[in-house]
Amino acid sequence: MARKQRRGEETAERLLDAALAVYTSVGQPGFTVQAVADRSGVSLGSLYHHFGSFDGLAAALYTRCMEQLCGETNAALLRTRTTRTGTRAFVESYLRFTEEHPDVALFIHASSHSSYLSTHAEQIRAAKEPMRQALAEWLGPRMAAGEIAPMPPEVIEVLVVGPLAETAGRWFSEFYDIDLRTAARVLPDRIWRSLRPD
Amino acid sequence: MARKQRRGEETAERLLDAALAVYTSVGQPGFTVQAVADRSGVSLGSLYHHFGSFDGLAAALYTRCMEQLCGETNAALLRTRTTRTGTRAFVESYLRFTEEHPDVALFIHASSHSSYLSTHAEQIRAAKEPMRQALAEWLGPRMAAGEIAPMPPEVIEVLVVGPLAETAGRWFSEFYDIDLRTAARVLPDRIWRSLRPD
DNA sequence: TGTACATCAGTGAACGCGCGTTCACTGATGTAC
DNA sequence: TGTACATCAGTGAACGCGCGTTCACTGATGTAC
Repeated sequence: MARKQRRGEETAERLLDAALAVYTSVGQPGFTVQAVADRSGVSLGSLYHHFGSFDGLAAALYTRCMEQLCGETNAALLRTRTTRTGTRAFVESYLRFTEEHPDVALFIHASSHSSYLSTHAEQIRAAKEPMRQALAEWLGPRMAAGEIAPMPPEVIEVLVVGPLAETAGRWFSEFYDIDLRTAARVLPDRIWRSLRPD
Repeated sequence: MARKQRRGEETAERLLDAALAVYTSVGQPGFTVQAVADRSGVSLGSLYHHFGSFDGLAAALYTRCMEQLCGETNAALLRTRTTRTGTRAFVESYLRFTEEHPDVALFIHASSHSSYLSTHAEQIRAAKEPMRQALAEWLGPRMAAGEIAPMPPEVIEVLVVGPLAETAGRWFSEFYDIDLRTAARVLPDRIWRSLRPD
């Protein structure tokens, strides 16, 4: 999917914007090539020229959404000095992002078991690598310095991201009733307590 | 979908078993009425007689899976005496269930943004009610007694279930590499620390 | 206890819709000389 | 600076496949008298 003209870049962005808008307004069942093409005003052929397949478009949208969210949370980490304030800032920025960009956050969450994640696994893995790297660079020295209780980094991630993802998931779900502001007030401290050394 | 003969009951179970088997072996994209009917040896017409629609069957399967998981975790809660050991037992039983019944756990996780959850919302809500009730009865007195740090019950749930669901989700995902045994060793204590009062 | 009858359970060929995808084509853009 | 040409970008009608669903029907089960 070479893209060598500015015109093409803009068309691709238009398609991604339209795809997110379609997903937001009609959800998974209405998320079809036709709907995205119609909404964007771009032809089907052009969509295929840029993304190769509908799964390809969805994977590209997922990547873009993921980069937005991780961009926010990583920036929050770097604005702080201590491990404690960094963790709290991460938590707060995740929840703030969810509230400010519910469409983006929903697409990320709803994608977790979609076919395009596996059909475009390599592309997505490559896009995630720098974000994972940035997180590792922040975490590594702090773990080494004993500022976090000793445990594997995957478990640390799960302790932080788990409650956040679950909160967002339930906020989107019709089966639960959770308030993001309440969560943002309580979770930063509680999550930090699950990480801190004695 | 009235079911008034034992024969019918057995057929419905056969269909649910087949549906789970199909989902496990070919995943979301291969999860179709035809595949389920073929695998079960039951006719399409009979499937529709019992479940009304394919979404109906999926919703019934989701309910059955959910009841299995919650049955385990609630039983674990009731086998213990203190708030701390109860929380730890909940965490351990959730992860044990995931390892012992990966097919059931995967179907639950993958269903979270599926259409059948909303098309059959009332039925699912009704099935979840007793489990929610049981949890509330365990939690209520312990919160009142100050054995858990003061915060809304939804946030407590999210602090416990969040890391568990995220662990399971990553274990199923090809993008992460997390070990369930490691999680089961570390998480009980860490999650309890996020709940306990000072 | 036997029989008639209503209802439940099960069958499978057929249908139609909507989905992702293709393709032969035209138009726009950038570049080499 | 102008022109020729290769490549990129964009079009939209058409296609075929596979999906969920229907329906007219037969067979099994339970029940009332």
